[in-house]
Amino acid sequence: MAQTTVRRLSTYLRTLGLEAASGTQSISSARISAVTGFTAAQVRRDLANFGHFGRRGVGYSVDGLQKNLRAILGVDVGWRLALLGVGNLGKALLAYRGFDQMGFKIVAAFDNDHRKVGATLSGLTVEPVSEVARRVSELDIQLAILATPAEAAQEVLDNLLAAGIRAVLNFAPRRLQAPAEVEISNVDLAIEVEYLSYSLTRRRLS
Amino acid sequence: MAQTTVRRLSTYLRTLGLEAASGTQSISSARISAVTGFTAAQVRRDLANFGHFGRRGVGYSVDGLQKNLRAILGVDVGWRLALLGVGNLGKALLAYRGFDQMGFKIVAAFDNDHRKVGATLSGLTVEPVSEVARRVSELDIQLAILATPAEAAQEVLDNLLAAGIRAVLNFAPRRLQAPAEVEISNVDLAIEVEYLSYSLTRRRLS
DNA sequence: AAGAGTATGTGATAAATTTCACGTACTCAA
DNA sequence: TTGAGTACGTGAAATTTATCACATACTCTT
Repeated sequence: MAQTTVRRLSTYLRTLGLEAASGTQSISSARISAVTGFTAAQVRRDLANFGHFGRRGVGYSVDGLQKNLRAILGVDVGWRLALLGVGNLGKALLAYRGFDQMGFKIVAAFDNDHRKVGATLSGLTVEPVSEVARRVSELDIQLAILATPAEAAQEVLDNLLAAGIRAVLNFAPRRLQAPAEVEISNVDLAIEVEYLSYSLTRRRLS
Repeated sequence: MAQTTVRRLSTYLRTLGLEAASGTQSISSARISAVTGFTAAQVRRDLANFGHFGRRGVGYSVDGLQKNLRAILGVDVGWRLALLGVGNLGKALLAYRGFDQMGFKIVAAFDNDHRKVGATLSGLTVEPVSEVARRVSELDIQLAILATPAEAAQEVLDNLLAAGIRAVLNFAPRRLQAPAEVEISNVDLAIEVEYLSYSLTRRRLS
């Protein structure tokens, strides 16, 4: 299924969490639309891609849909993550409580800088990148967060690929080379900020 | 122009920077394609949306195209940013050197937590959010980075909108309500990680 | 000066994505 | 039990986005 569809599912799942917390039992595509900003037809189409989760005339069971989306997204698998690069961003990601809440656990941290290796950050001891292959298999890590400087990113990624990692969240501002079967999500601040800059500029002109 | 197009322009601009640094004078859409992973036709179409920057049989002048893209994206305007929320992520963003390199300058930091107000971080004194309106106009701030917890995000955004801010980079994991003329770029780690989780799950099943 | 090679810009086409609009199915009240 | 109201699921249409393929235009060599 298309990337954009799956990304919307995440948004729906979050909405369901909020609705469940406020005690709602049933929810309509119209309600999800109002909260998320996507059209109701879009919501229904997205969900229908994966099954018949709703009941006509009634809506979706908040609890049931939540369970289904969690299964589709695989968020209950208990994925184990490695963090590569413990600069400012890496440290912030380690301290970030959100991953645990989502069901993802950072179980190892690596850096190439020997001054950082050995330090303890948020309960993890920083290890040298050369240890990645061994530790990934030892700790059963399936997913990596790449938070190195741009220059180091490709080389570190190559280590990860050799270690068998097939999904990477990349914060390094650089397009990475990897086989098609490896999934890489890029979080690129330059792109985001430049897009905002563009839209401010357009506004100024028109 | 479409969001996706503009985002690709950022990627092209970065590529041009690397090429310029290695002394290249001229670059073809095929070369940009090879580096960025987008098709050459896509690159040409994207650029042609904004003007005739290339020369047939020759390619694009690295320097010229760089100048044009910088103008289109408005990155030379010297945008001034406010940071809202100095938790782990906010601190990391303050310490991040990348914004300066891109030509964006964080000139003020705000937080609602009185224990954080008054502290100096990366050369900035943290101010209370109640000061936003005054400081935005005083310091001529056009763009804001929202790095508050999810619960506080909408309220802080409302402050920003009242202060005249029309472009926001949002890190809070929550869909924000704002008038259509306000541009909001969302950086949502849950969505990114859950997408990776989805793709690992799919792989496992097939 | 001519021919071979290169590479843009763009109509036309194809593919992907979104929206429309309605048949179907369920609930509830009278 | 009937009728009014609700809301999903989904073919069909519309829209958006990406790709193809080639006319055009430039460079360089001989």
